[in-house]
Amino acid sequence: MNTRSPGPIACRSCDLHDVCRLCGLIAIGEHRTMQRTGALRTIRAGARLYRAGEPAHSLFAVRQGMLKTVDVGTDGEERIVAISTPGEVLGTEAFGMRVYAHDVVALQPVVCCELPLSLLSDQYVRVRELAVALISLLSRASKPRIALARGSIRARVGGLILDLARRLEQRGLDGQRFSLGMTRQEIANLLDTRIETVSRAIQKLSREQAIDVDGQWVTLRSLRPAD
Amino acid sequence: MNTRSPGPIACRSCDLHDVCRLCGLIAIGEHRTMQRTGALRTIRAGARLYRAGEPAHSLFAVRQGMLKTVDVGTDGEERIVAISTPGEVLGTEAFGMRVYAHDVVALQPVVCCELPLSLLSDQYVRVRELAVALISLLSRASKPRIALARGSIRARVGGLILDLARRLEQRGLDGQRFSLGMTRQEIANLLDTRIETVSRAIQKLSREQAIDVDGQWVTLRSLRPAD
DNA sequence: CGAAAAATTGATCGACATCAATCTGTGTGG
DNA sequence: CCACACAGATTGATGTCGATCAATTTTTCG
Repeated sequence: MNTRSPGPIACRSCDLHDVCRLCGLIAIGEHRTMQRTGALRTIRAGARLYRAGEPAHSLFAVRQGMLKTVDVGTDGEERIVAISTPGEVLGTEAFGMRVYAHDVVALQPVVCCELPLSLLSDQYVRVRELAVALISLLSRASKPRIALARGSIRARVGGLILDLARRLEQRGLDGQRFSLGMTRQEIANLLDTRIETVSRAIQKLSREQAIDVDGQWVTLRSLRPAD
Repeated sequence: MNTRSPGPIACRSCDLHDVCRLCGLIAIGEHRTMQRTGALRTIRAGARLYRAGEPAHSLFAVRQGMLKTVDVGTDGEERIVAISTPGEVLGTEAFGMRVYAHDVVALQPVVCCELPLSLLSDQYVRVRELAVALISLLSRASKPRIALARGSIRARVGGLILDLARRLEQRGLDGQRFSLGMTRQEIANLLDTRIETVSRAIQKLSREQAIDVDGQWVTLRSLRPAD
């Protein structure tokens, strides 16, 4: 099975693009493609990008692959709070908290850009436009995410697939055919249900021709919102 | 029944405090209480503070009372996404989006402070400390909220009550005895369940001495997290 | 190939949804 | 003040979707 992770994406379709550019991390020429000078970081599948409570030192932008944001309760049980796709930014809570709020783990081989908070903080007090860009970024990140763990299981699984499709498409990736990037167990955790239930729901969508399924790979057929 | 809404709170325990102060909207004297010069706004129960898609012109800080943030789906059905308590800020998505992302409706008589975006934008590019405060505010707002609509109904209702108690206490209000401020129907909507189920869950907690209940009024007894 | 992890499938059970009736409190007009 | 209407809340009976338990099958990977 093809296990390639989605991406890499172009800098111009990244949420951190303006901030990076104004930090001088990428230079854009009219007649040539962009040039990166920022710090790239690669993470293997299953490895942790950062940990809840750990002193925050950087923002991260996902260039390739997907990650899960995990909330570990007082009792040690893990709940997947969100999935990050290429072009999205992780660690935005760092400015206010000084520590990361969650564990973030790569679902696949991931490549991301690391933007040190010290660099940002130094520059945004001098570069007016950078402050504007940073405020815009954080403002957009403060919008509550779509609640996937609501309604019937059918609605949750369908909603997750459509949400991923929309987000991938937004970044110029293939939103018609893509890998969920998660085990059934992880999907079940994210959607607050059980692995067997996820399996059956996906089979059902497949039987109804709403999607085609091959392991973690999904092809959209007739799946529509509010199905 | 006593239907007073929680608050008012002191400016110093408001999330917007630093931002307001640096905007010159409040002046703090050593030997006297703070003095407000910002714009207050009162909203009667059931009235809308703002609407999804409407051009955003202000941030709001809740001084007294509670509000619900409502997501209206494409099919017109309403889902309550969050509850705001005194001291919290609404409209933080406005910097990035230029329009509000949700409907926000007062659950009770509400008093809030209105902070025009134009004033903020004018000043943060000149006042370095204001940009810092604003970035800190938005950063904290970007942390995902606790998912209340997960787990058993018992866990959801208990989680909601404990969450409200914690947030009220954080602002110097009474977290031991307070009004839920919502009808059973609104609680059901927020927790993704049905009104009868909410009613039964609350009765059960009451019978088990975890809480005392009188209509919307709740007194905490032995209710603990992860119950 | 063989072992371990992931996924599927089936049978049964239970928590919550649904439908329906009743109760409680609150405001209104006679 | 009382009768009434209405919304909110509770209570009961029954149905159903998803949880749980258990057994295989499929995939992954050393």
